Amino acid sequence: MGKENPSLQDGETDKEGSAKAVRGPGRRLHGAIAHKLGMAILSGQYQPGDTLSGEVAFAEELEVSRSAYREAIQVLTAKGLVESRPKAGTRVLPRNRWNLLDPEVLAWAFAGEPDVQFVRDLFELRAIVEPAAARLAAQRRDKDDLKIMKDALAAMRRHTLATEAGRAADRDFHNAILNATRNDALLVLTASIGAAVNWTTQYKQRARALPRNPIPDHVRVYDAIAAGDPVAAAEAMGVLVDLALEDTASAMGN
Amino acid sequence: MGKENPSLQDGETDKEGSAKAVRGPGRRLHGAIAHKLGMAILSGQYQPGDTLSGEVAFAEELEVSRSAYREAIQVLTAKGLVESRPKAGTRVLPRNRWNLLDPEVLAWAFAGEPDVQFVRDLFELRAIVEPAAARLAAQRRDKDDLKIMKDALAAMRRHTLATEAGRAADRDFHNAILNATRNDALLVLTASIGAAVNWTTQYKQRARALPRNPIPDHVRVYDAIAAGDPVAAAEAMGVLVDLALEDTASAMGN
DNA sequence: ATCTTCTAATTACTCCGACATATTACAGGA
DNA sequence: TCCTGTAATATGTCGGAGTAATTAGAAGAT
Repeated sequence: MGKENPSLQDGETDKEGSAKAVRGPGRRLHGAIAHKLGMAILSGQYQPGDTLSGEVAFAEELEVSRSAYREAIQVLTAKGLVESRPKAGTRVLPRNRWNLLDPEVLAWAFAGEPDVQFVRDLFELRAIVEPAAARLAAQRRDKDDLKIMKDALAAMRRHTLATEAGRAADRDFHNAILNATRNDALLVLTASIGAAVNWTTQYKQRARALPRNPIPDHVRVYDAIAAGDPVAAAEAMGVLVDLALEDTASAMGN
Repeated sequence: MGKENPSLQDGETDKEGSAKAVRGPGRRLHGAIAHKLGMAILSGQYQPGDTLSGEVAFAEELEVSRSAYREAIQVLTAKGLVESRPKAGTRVLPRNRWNLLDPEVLAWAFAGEPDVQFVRDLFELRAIVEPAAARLAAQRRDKDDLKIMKDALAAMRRHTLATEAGRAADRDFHNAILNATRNDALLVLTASIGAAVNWTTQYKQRARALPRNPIPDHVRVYDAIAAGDPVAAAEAMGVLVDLALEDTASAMGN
């Protein structure tokens, strides 16, 4: 099973010079348009209620065909960002209609300067969900789950979190916990949020030293899950989330 | 292989009658295709890894233009259900790539016979999130929030939950709680799940009597939030979720 | 003879632009 | 104030050219 991240790894901060959306490798043209528009909406460049320029005009402005533009609009519509009706044009929907937990929307939100309030909301949600996930994992894990966690933990120790391999091991560890909950809804929710949030911390983190060694805290989570102790697992995971929050908060200069 | 009726209109009317009653967003053609395919995938009619018939063949089979089919595929792609690559065709992605929390995907999942395990997962998630939401609401609500909740409660009492007006009031009540959390991520998550799940209960519920009068339990939640008591609010909401779970479980014959 | 590697053709998606249709916001008249 | 007509705009359709990836076949090496 390829557990590949959605490709949120081309920091294409295309200047306003060319209206063309840069199309990365493997990214389709309409995907690039959707990416561009999605980021513009998420970054607050369009206010809810704003109506985008007409279809033909916009497509011409972006130097693409109407088909590509329309397919991009379909993507945004599917994610609840816009709605288009004849004569009225394509309007940006109010924020509460947005599909904020969609992985791509999350990626767009974090691509620019993420809204501080929104990051706070997400961490609040993580603080609610992830300890509960650890609790369930402690009750339901089997030997295979524990082995995967243990291996990931060892890999985290070998490489540090400063390396990509180390961060991959970190993801594997958390994914193993989510898998052990035997709850798909929980899995997709936490995985989406985690991917987006960790991406920012990684992005901002380059120059800064890690606040403290996170390995012992991970070990505590593992031990509690291995021991089948739900309460301790939840508590240990809560510490981990708090740690990530501090980390991100300081990275965002708050 | 027979010709199929292209009009797969279901009685979808707007869910929030609050705003200026936008006459049902007359489902577009590609929307109908996406609906049809999405339901087929969610109902397990296509296994992950299955490759759909070619674009031209499928579009011809459905008696629609390739453009309409393609835009439908874009919607499904945006929701992580399928992936299409040149030469390889359009393949159904593994379940863990699906955007299970997308409102439309949830609706598709519940349109047919919803998977029992998935329903269980969703209720587990609700049992985690909703009490926490009530807790936050108890800490952050202001007078306006309380007034909206109180009015909704009164409306619930006036009409019963057997009427559409009563269920609308129920939704208003829960939405007011979510608004009071001041957390958009929490709001969209819970609203999506709640809408899908409550829709099924409503669907299955017609002939069956309600297991017990739910009003007092709602009042308990309101009182705790009004009193600013986070712990009591969380506990009372937990009771409400359990009640909904029993309700749904018995409706699904479990 | 079997395996490996490279090339080429097939195939299906991707993008395009033009045309026809349906819907609706808006304005002007009853 | 209400109604009705019109223009503006999105939606649906079509066929074709372009592009990329899989597959199969050919050539070479062991």
